[in-house]
This record gives sequence, structure tokens and C-alpha cells, in this order.
Amino acid sequence: MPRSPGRPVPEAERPLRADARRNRELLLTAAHEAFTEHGADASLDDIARRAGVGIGTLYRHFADRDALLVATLEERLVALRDKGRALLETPDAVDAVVAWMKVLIKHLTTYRGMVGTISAGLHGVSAACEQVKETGAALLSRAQAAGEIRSDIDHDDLEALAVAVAFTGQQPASDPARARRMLTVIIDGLRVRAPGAK
Amino acid sequence: MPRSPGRPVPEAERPLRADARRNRELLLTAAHEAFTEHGADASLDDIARRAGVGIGTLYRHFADRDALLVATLEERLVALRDKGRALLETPDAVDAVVAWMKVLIKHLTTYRGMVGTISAGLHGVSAACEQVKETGAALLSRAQAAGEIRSDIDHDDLEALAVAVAFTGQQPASDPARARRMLTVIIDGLRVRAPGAK
DNA sequence: TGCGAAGCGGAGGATGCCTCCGTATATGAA
DNA sequence: TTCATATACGGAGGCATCCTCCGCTTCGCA
Repeated sequence: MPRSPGRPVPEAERPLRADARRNRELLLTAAHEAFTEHGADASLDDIARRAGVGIGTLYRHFADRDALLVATLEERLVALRDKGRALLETPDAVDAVVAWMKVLIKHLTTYRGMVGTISAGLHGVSAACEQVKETGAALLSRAQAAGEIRSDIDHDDLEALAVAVAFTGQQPASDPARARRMLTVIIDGLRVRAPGAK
Repeated sequence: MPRSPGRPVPEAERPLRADARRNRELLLTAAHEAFTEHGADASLDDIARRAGVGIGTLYRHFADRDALLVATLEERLVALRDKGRALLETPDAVDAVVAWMKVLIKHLTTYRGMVGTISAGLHGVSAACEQVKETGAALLSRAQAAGEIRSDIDHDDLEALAVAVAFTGQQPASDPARARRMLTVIIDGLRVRAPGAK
């Protein structure tokens, strides 16, 4: 059942052909390896080679480096969401927000030198993205409603702060102790001042 | 007065030949333009072309992209130091630290997408680098001695926090209001809790 | 079994980084 | 001034990467 030659993928999800599905998986696995090993410097040609696939095939599946990265992280987003949901069940609202930030930071540092790109990937349109954001927003709201976290920030701010810690933690000159101190400073800044404080 | 063919520059500062000095200046000017225009994506070949100089000449003066960037920023470091010294004369220690952070952030965002590299350049060995760090450290100590800024952080931490704000402020999804909020949160986190606070 | 859509592969153009080395020039000494 | 030589210049070209294009192959439905 042919189709008019509209160049790229039609639009809606069309079931992939069996070989295409297989190659897609091979590419994602190879990409994960390569990104893990070389971070932002991973070569797309190399990824195609690792996957045992032509470079043209890689580009048929993923428009560019970013698209490939986003796809690679997609399933991790689900795990992220689940961790967030679990945190919603814990009693201490502030502790939960702190834990959530740590989880975000870990996600953002999945691959070296890609904090910016991974962060951009969090603002995508996939269902997983939405759910991650919803979950995080719920965690934040809970702590704000309890009057423990300042109310003049939103979840995007929280994300930006996580990006900040993640980025500096990945600088060559950084050390884990400093990263911990940074997070402490930020958390303290997020807390509502106790009554009587200046 | 010839010299044995020790490949690179001898070691100590040797006076440059007149043409070399001129070309060096041309390169720095061209580099500043190119970095301003294209940020991290500026091409070194293009910089040489703008300077009206062969690519070999560029590499004779600057070992690689980072060396060129550092040289480009060198004179700005002096300005940075001077601003810091001026702040040391202002009365409010905390305000001075806040202003210092803003100055640092501005410096780090001189060129787009180069926060990491510019930050690394702050840790160099030039006199200007040292003086910038000394000045910043003095500003921080003053506020800490006054009991207004937490004492468990050092100037490298302050720098890391500036890097954090600078980086997130340069993300495509960022907006100035968020950057301002981030800085507020961080400053609040840096303040010593007023007595009576939890 | 056959046909058309979907997918594959890789050659090759474009760009960027950097090295190498033959040539040109500035500079101090005579 | 002239000369010798260290210093500096220029750019061709090797290598890597990204990405496009298009002829060939394979899948899957009828």
C-alpha cells in the first residue's frame, strides 16, 4: 500500500518494519555505549559502526545527534518519573524535594558534557517528559503548601538549579565535596526563613 | 643572534618581532569578533581569515582554541580585578559580594556557550588571574568576618555558583527573570541564618 | 509470487582542526 | 649598508566529523 512520496516520516506513529525496529534498537544500544564512553565527543559515524549499520540508516532513524540522545534517554525518563512518584509517598516534604533534586542531577549527568542537551530533552513533548514534570511539580507544591519551601519559584526553577549543580559538578576542576556544598547552599536558599529571621 | 633550533618558544618572555606583535593583535581582535558573533562555534580558520593572516600564523601564536580564548580574555581580567577592588571600598559587605557575583557572571557569559572554558581560564597562572582570585577572596572574607555570609564556603565555591548561574542563564530555554530568581535563592542560601531561625 | 513502499548503505561534499615545511622578513652585527 | 640567521609567515594537505543523496535491497501485503 504505497504512499505519496512525502519525504520524511508521514507524521503519526507508523509501525516500523521488522528490520527497521531491530536496527533502531541496535543503534540505541550502541549510542548508549558511545555516549557513556566518550560523552559529548562521541562520533555518530562510530555509533553506526558499533551498531553494525550504515550511517545512512542512523540518520533515517534520528535526524541529528540531539534526537539520538533524546531517544537514548527516553526510557530513563520513565524511571525518573517512578522515583518521583515514590517520593510523593514519603512523609517529609522537604526531604522529598531534596531527594528529587539529587535524582534530577544524577539524570543530567548521565553522560559527560551533555548537561545542556539532556536538560533540553526534559522539555520535550513525550508522555514521559510531561509526567516527569508533573511529578516534580507535585513534589514542589507539596513542600510549598506546607510552608517549608519558598513559594516564588516553580518547577522549572528547580530544574534550572539542578542543571546548575550538574554542570558545575562536571567541570574538570570540580570535586564532589564542592558539589555537595553547592547543593546545601541552594537547599538553604529554597527553605522559607523561620519566623524571626531577618 | 640566532638560537639553537629548540622547536617552540624558548621559555621566558622573548620580545616578539614587530610583525609578530602586529599579527598577534590582529588575531586577538578577530577572535573577539568571531567569539562574540558565533560563540563556541567560531571557526579558527575563519578567525585567521578575518585577521588577514595564514592559519599557520594563528597556531604559531596560540596552541589551540583555548589558548586563544584565554588570551582574548586576558585584558578583561584586569577590568574584573579593578571592579572587585572598587567593591572592597563599599560599605555593605554582603551587597559587595552580591555585586561581585554579578560581575563574575557577566564575565563568564562574555561569549555564548563558553562558560566552562572561561571558567577554566579563571584558574590560570597569569598575574591577572591571581589578582582576581585574591580580590574575590577578600570580598568574601570580609562578609564572612562580619558574620553575614556562611563561613563553610570559599571563593572557589562562590565561583562555582557563579558558573552555575551563568550556565543556566545561557540555556536556550532560560529567561532573565529566572536567572534573577536563581541568584536570589543562592544569595539567601549564602546568608547566615538570623538568630532564632531553625 | 509479485509489487511497491520502506528501509539500507556508503560514497562523497562540506567544514573544521591542526601539522608541516618551504619561503619571506626583521634585526643585530660587521 | 650589507649580510647572516633566527624568527615568523602562509597555506597545502591529512585526518576526522557531520550530513545528504540516491541506487539497491528487503519486507510485507494482496
